[in-house]
Order: sequence, then C-alpha cells, then structure tokens
Amino acid sequence: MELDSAGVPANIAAAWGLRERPGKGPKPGLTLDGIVQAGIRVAAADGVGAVTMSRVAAEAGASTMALYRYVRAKDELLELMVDAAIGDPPPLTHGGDWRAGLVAWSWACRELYRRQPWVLRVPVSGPPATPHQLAWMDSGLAAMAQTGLREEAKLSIVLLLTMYVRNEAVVAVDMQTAVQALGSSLDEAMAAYGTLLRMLVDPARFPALARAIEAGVLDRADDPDEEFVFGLDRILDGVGLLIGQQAGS
Amino acid sequence: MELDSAGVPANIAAAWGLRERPGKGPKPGLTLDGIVQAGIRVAAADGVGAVTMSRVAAEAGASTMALYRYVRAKDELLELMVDAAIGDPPPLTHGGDWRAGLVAWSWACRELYRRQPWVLRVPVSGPPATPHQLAWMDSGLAAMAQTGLREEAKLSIVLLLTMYVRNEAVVAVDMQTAVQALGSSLDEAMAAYGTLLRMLVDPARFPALARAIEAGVLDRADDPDEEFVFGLDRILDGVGLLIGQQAGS
DNA sequence: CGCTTCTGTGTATGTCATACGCTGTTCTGT
DNA sequence: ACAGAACAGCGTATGACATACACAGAAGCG
Repeated sequence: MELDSAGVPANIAAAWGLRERPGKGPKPGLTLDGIVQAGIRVAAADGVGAVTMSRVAAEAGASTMALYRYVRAKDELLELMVDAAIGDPPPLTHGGDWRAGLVAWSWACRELYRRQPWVLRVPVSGPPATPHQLAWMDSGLAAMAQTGLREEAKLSIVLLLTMYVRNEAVVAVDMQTAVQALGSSLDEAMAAYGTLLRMLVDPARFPALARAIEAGVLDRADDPDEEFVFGLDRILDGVGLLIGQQAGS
Repeated sequence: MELDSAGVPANIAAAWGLRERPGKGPKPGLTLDGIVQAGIRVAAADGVGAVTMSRVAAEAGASTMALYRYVRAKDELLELMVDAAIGDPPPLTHGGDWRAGLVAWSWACRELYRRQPWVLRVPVSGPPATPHQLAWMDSGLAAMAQTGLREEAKLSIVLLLTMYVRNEAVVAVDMQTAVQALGSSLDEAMAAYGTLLRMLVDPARFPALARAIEAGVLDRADDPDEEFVFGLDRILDGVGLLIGQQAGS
C-alpha cells in the first residue's frame, strides 16, 4: 500500500481529490471525474465486466493510456466509480426514532443498489474510507444518536446493516440475472430452482431441507421486498432488545 | 445456462458427479477430484488469484488443456473447488436448543472460512445448489426443526446467517491481509485506520462519525470473535423474538 | 482388424492491463 | 523573451491468461 506525503494511501487520496497536480505541463484535456463518469456509463450499460481501460477511454474520448495519467490502476478506477456511484445518503427525517431512521437508511441503500447493480460486482477492497462511504456510515450512526448505545455498538450495527443490505441486494440481482438468462419470469425461475432441488435433494440425506421443499417454499417467488423486510426486522428487533437492555441498566 | 439431459445445469451436474463419461476411449489419466484438489492446493497456497489453468494443470501433473476434458471452464472448476472445500457441516449436537444449534452452526461456518479464506474470494455464482452447500443449509434448517417457525421463515433465517457469517469472515480476512501487508499487528493496523479517518473526517461534515472516532472506537482492535458474537447475538435475539411471537399466536 | 470415440497435448488466437518512450505543450526562472 | 523542466496524450510492445482447434495415440466395439 503506497502512501502519499501525508500518509494517506494512494487510492484513497484519489477519492478525496487530494491528488496534487502541479500546474507545470500542458493543460489536462481530461478530468478525473470525466473518466469516472465514463466508467460508470460503461458499467451501467454492460456491467463491470465490460469496464476495460480501452472501453472507458473510448467512452471518455481519449486513448487507453491517457487514463493512466489520472488513475494509478484499474482497481483504483473501480473504487472511484463506486464512490461516485453511491453518492450521499438522503437526509435523515425521522428525528429521534432510531428504528424508522435505520429502516429508511436501509431502504435508501437498497434502492441505490437496485438502480446501480453493477456496484455489487466490484470486489470490496478494504474498510470504508472514501467520502461517500463515510457519509453513509455517518448517516447510519446519526440515526442511533439518541439511543444511548455505546459508539462501538452503533458502529457494529451499521456494519451489520450494511452487509445485510448489500447481500440481500446481491441475491436479488443474481435472481434478476438468472431470470433474464432464462428469459422467464421471477416465478418461473424460482420454480425451476425448486424443480432442480427436488431432483437433487434426497430426503434421507437432507431431511430438513426436503421438508422445506415439500412445504412448497420454492414453488413461488417471494416478493423480494418482503424477504428484505423479514431479515431487516429480525436484525432491528435484536437491536431494539439491546437498546432496551442498555436503557434498563 | 446449458442443461444436461436431465435438465440439470452443467456446472451443477458436475458438482453432483453426474457427468457421463462413456467408457469408449483411452483410460482417463486424471480424475476430476484430483484436479479439484490440485486447484485447492494452489488456492490455499497463493490465493484464488493464483489459480490459473496452467498452474492447476502443473499441480495436477498434466498439461493446461487436459483440464478442459474434465471441466467446462475455469468458473466451473472454481465452483467445484468451493464445494469440495466447504465439505459437510459438523453434526448437530444441541438437540432441541435452536439457539445453541445455530450458534454452533455459525461458528463452524466461520471456522471453515478461517481455515480456507480463499473460498471467500471466489465470486458467488448463484443460488446454492451443490451438495455441500445444501448440506450446510439442511443442517441450519435442522437446528430450527422444533421451533414451530414456518419453513419459509427458517429458510430466510438460514440465509441471513449464511450472509452474516460470510461477510464477517470477509472483513476479518481483509483485516488480516491488511495487517500482513503492513507487516504489523492487528492493533497497529486498526490504529493506522483510525489515524487515517481522523485525518479525513471533518466533524462538521460527518458529526456522528467524528463522535464515534473521538470516542476511541478505532484506537484498538476489537477481538474479532467479540465482534462476531455481537452481530450474531443481535440476529439471534431477533429470531428469538419471532419464535416467541409464533409460540404466543 | 478396422472404425469410432475419447484422452492428453501443442499451438494459435484474442483480450487485457500496463510499462516505456516519443512528441508537443505549458509554466518557471532568468 | 527564452531555455529548460515537467507533464499531457498517444502508439507500441510485452506478458498473462482463457480457451478454440486439430492432431496422435489408446481403448473398446463390431
């Protein structure tokens, strides 16, 4: 991990716009932001897999190698793209109600992934340190400002929710992808999966699973929103219990 | 997605050993399992990034292209490697205590990832359908057999836990990687992260986050186990509440 | 015993990221 | 002004890699 003069890792420095570009040589014809936006357009159109340096360069109207004057490597570009794509969280509007605040926060996050599913395909590279990632984190923490929880607990909870939302979104996008690959509806895809498992699952070997399948769990697709709310409610119920304990002690 | 004669997707058929290999030509000198094991050795030694067809072939004692007689593509090999690596879950030993059962299940899963962190770097390709994935799922469902929950709810909970454990493991491995890259201890790495955020986080812009940082949340590394238990407890508390409601209604 | 089918293999191709060096541009110090 | 330094954008070269293709020999079938 290379550090710049202030001790900030290079890729993070880029995300915060801390790159020093001394005014010596010719005027830059491109902007970092322009390149990042070009990358986002490519990813939005054809997925992260289509984000090659040459494709992005073409989209930005430059040659492949020109990008490397702005970006250290492809990974850095991807990181910048993600940071730009997630943007700032919506303002908190639920005052003192931590639960409503976290629910709104989670939905906003989910919506973001729904709009820009390619973000989910970018491998995570480390702990959150880009401006918009921190903004989301701040917003999540702020929702719990009046709960009396220890800061450590708040942080853990935000991370827990972050993961949850992200993973739920990954699953949803995977389903979407499968659906499109099969050219069928969501219900059909789920039914196909159900049929597959019925074929593979031997009740003697997987009794509990077989019972679930027989109960028809896979015969129809759940409303993905309901699925999302279910897990979210379990987590927030647990958080509520903790807050209650904290208040009681 | 290609289907074989029985309607099973090709990659899944491979994982279940359903590949038909007619006894016509010369005796195969390799085995699918041998190749998969070779792949696992490479991944364990140098990470998923080092798993190239030629490297695996060398490890298996064959030429690069020989692998393609056993595996449709690299992705399929990775899928098979993961399935083989996760193996079967440990037997349930907590009888009727759903919570103890799920805790043990989660720890076993976490331990698995701890031993074979490379598994976490293999991109997930779809809903669980390989034998060992289903075995873990079955085991998780079995832990809740006597809770009276709807099968649908059980499934959601298992998926929720699966995600949770996986993500927690990803974070842990990321930390480990960062620590090794910096050549320092866990505490030092966390401190470096804390210092970084202190530098970047403007209290005016990120008040809640600044408060957490000032509280010293990042000054020392949590015991990763405690962090794990914290989130797990939140989730299981939520599940417990649901089970209570179910019993009451 | 010849035909078919399959194995292992070598080679070829196409895609990528990225290092390197060239050309022309713009600013700095005189 | 002007010389020279530092830098922008570009073309080409390199080195991984996955994988298509075609070949030579082996093993079973008739």
